[in-house]
Amino acid sequence: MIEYRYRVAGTETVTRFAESREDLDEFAAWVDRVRAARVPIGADTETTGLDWYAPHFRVRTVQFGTETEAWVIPVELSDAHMHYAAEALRTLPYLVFHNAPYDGLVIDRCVPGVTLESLWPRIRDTRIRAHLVDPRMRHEGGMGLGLKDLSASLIDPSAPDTAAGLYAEFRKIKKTKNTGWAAIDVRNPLYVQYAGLDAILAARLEAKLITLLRFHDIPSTLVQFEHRVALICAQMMRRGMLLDEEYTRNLKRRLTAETAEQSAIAARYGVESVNAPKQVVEALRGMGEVWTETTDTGNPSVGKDVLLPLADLDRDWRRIGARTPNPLADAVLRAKRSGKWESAYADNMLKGMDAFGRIHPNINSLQARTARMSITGPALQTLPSGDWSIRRAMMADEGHRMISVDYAAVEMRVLAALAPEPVMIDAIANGRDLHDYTAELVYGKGFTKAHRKIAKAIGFGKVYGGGVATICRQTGAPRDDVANALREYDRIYRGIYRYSRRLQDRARWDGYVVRTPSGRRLPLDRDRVYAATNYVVQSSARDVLCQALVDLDGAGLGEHLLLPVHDEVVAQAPADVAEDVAAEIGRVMSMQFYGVPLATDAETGGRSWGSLYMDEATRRAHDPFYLAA
DNA sequence: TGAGGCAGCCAC
DNA sequence: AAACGTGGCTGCCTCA
Repeated sequence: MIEYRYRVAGTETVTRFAESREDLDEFAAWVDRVRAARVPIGADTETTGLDWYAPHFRVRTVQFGTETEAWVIPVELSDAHMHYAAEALRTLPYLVFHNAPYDGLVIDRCVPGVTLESLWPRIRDTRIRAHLVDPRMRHEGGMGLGLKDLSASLIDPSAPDTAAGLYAEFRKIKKTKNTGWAAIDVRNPLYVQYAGLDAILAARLEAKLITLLRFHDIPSTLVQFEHRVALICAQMMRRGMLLDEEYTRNLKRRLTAETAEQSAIAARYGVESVNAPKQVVEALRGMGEVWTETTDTGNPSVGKDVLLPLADLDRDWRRIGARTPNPLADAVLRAKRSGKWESAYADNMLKGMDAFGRIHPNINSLQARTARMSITGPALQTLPSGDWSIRRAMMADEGHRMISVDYAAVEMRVLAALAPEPVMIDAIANGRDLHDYTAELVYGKGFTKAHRKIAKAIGFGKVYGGGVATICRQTGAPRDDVANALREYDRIYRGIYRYSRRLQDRARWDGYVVRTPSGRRLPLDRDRVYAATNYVVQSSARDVLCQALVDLDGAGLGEHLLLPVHDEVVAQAPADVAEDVAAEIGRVMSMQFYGVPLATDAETGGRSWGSLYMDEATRRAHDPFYLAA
């Protein structure tokens, strides 16, 4: 048996590489011992890449470890090796993974007889626990959320970055950080040692984090809730979403052509790369254009805010008619947009396809400082919504229709409930449109569209922490008008004003941390205490959506779920029952939050996600379900 | 080659 | 007194 010894935080550890039949039997005996002792066992997998859904993806090793000893099982070597690892995964009662959804999906796909669902009741996730202790990255003053950062923060500052440490090893065999994982010899000493170390670190983190959770008084119900949410999200990842491959290839071609065409126009004005701000600035200046906007570092800005007016276009890219459009500004805008849509959306969708034409974006159920979720690879929560062409690429399954259910003004309602703000709560209870209602209270019954716009901007400002200047910039209204309206707003909605003040005052006395009703602690930056309201509101709205996911799953609707998008659930159902399922999802999601009703809007589209963003005529021309009907 | 900052833009 | 929040992703550019 090959053994590697290594010191972690001053104590000796040993990592064993189980290759022979005798090694494996010794491993099985070890599993029996630790199972009986019911100690937490850190676990991890090494794989050929991160794309667990890809056709040629393989798991290479499975590792298990206590705080001092680890076993690396090279499951790629034989069915017997796989069998021993599977047996351990099937029977150990207390497994600790760092980012369990990933390893859970790897095991679900690659280890015979072990499913995500069978594993989950016995899994604890150190990433979840760490986020609940402190959600901040290292550079924000937190412990970080990765295994490396957490180990450095909580266990041993000199613990190696095991992934980074292997890159040099990869280079020796002429591979890169991406291709090395599949190519490196499974017996490579550094590879084995680091594989074992990750399991040991996970086991040690578990112990540290349990103490910290208790120290910070984080409710165990919240910890369990997050594990449940993570499973539901992992199940959505496993299900994935069907891609209309032919449509997407055509879309990509269209975008490539558009990018080339517009770039060629830009090149005629001396701009070789439309993505190089310096070139664009120089060329526009040469054409006699003058503007004052600058970036944070003081350089001239050539973002949309500058280019659209120069091209005589409004925010919806419609002609204003105020000036002669600058052809370079127009070309740069179009080339950048099509280029970005091509690479970030169309390309990434095609690249992420599995053998069945589905894509499996990574849903991080616990991501932002506020615990908001994110979706990556591709970033499906950022697909353009003003233009349906990108979302059209994503499809419900054969014979299914797409469903979207979202909450109505959830952040405003959460804020009203938490404050509590009786005037606003009353308006919500009476089914009033909140921005109309506010405009009416501020400006009287005869309020104009411009008045409503200001009222709406102030509402967002309250949720985001924006002030007079921001609201002026957004609405184009005069400073005095906005300042007056803000004062009125604070007078009318006294509860919100007081709540915001109270949160900030308390945070200053309480270590610059605010708590959400769910018991989550949200650290504040000392120079941005005003963000307290936004943090609590955003985080609570996130908790509402996650509660909805749990409720939907509990109501037997889990199989329909495709994606969570902040205040919205995207789902699918067989065409003949789709409307009913949508209504049922809406009913389950509707809930009371501190006595305030959170209402939902349920929509049923056609086959494509994009159909939910089309009008009737467009649906009939561009969505397969309506085309067939 | 890779990392990281910057600028820009997509969403809620 | 005033303070716009949370993410992902791409391309350019500089630096090691």
